[in-house]
Amino acid sequence: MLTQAPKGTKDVLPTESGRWQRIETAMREACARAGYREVRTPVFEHTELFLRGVGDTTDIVQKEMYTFRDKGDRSVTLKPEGTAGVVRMVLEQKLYAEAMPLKLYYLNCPNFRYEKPQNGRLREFHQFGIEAFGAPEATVDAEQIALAWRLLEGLGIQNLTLHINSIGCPACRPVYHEKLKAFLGARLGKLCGTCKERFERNPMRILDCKNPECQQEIQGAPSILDCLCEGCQTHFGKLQAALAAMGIPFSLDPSIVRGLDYYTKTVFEIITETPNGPLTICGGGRYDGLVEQLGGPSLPGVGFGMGMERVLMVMKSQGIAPPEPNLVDVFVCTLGEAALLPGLGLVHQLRQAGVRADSDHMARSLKAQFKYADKCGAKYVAVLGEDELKDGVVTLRNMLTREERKIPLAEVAKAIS
RNA sequence: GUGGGUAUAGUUCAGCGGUUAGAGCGUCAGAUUGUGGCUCUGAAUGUCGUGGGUUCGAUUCCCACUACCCACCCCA
Repeated sequence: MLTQAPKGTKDVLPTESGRWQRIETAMREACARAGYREVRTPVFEHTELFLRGVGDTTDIVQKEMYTFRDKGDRSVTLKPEGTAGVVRMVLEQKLYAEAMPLKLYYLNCPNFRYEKPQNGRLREFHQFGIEAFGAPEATVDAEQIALAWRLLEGLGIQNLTLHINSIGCPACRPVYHEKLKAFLGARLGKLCGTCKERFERNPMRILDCKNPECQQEIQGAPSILDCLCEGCQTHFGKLQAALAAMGIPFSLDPSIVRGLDYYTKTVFEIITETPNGPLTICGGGRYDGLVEQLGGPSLPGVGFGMGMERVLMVMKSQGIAPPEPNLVDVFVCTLGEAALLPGLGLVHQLRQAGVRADSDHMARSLKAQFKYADKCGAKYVAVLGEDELKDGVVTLRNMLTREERKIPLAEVAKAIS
């Protein structure tokens, strides 16, 4: 127990951190190119924020949150998703007074959900996400989708599909709900237990049910797309036109409903194939009512979340190679007691000069030191033994060409550049 | 929350109701007393997940617990 990480958590090992850094760099660069700036919000927030923000009928809030009382008897919750915290920050810091649209991103943001872990699902997982506030236009939605799409594509991920849908707004969704309930009402008896519960509170989620019997009953259900009000219809049309203009392939998927209450109009998911079936690696949409609902001004917003672990998992399963380790440029081999400190001095001097340098601290055999240097991907090995010490030089070996030269101690950095 | 599977060396996995539990890879060392990758030789490392039961005897069979994996649910 003591030596075991808590259920649903994962260590990032030294052999894996290179992969993380690679996708982090790609994400930062994609955001920088599109004018998004990084923000960081606390790991926990007042529980109330998620009850109101994420929605208290959602599974996330009802059964998955890490909620506890702190020593001051405040109810706090480890954030289960990224958007609510960012919206809170925008309100508290009055960022809505800045130039619009306000474009923000977060990276490696830890999220917590108390679920049963399985393939691609952890209790602590990390998200990359972006949010844009203040612009109601569908081109912003499209821009974000394009950012996510090109990012994943750029990482070399294959088999991506983009599914988009519109779930309407407070004006047209109730109309659709009534139509849907009229349709489902007659079949209520045949639906599964969860769907029966959803019927009153959130009938659209029934469309998302994976139960084959429910799927059977859902056949022929009215589509939200036929019930959109004029505004939502226009918005959805513009989204599609904008995606087409950017060359992003998409498919309309009325079953994309999303499990968070705050979405309006655009919802989307980017799905990839894994050996275990399809997996959503990015999901998001528009939330025009959320800021106001949390007590702020009427401020439209749109964003997505991308699961970092899922991106890495998919890359690994698709055989996308990790970056080369290549830990050192020069490895300094010392021979004998007398060479130890001069060797350490040389390593230090090289590091000061910006060279990645390392040496053996254990006075091991030259052979062992060479082997270690090789494992570290050293391009050069500098040997410092009795003979070299006498002349104030090192024997510098190019590990690729096996060529060796005597180089004065002070000129090693120059010799390898 | 529901259902299925697994747990043996650092790791991937064999194995068997009976003396001293094995292999590949990795690690370390030697062959080469100052030179890496390849090869050969050798060495170290295990409360056989934890607790109970059956048995003369359990790592092996049974039960519980825990963890991991997988599916449902849900989602990133």
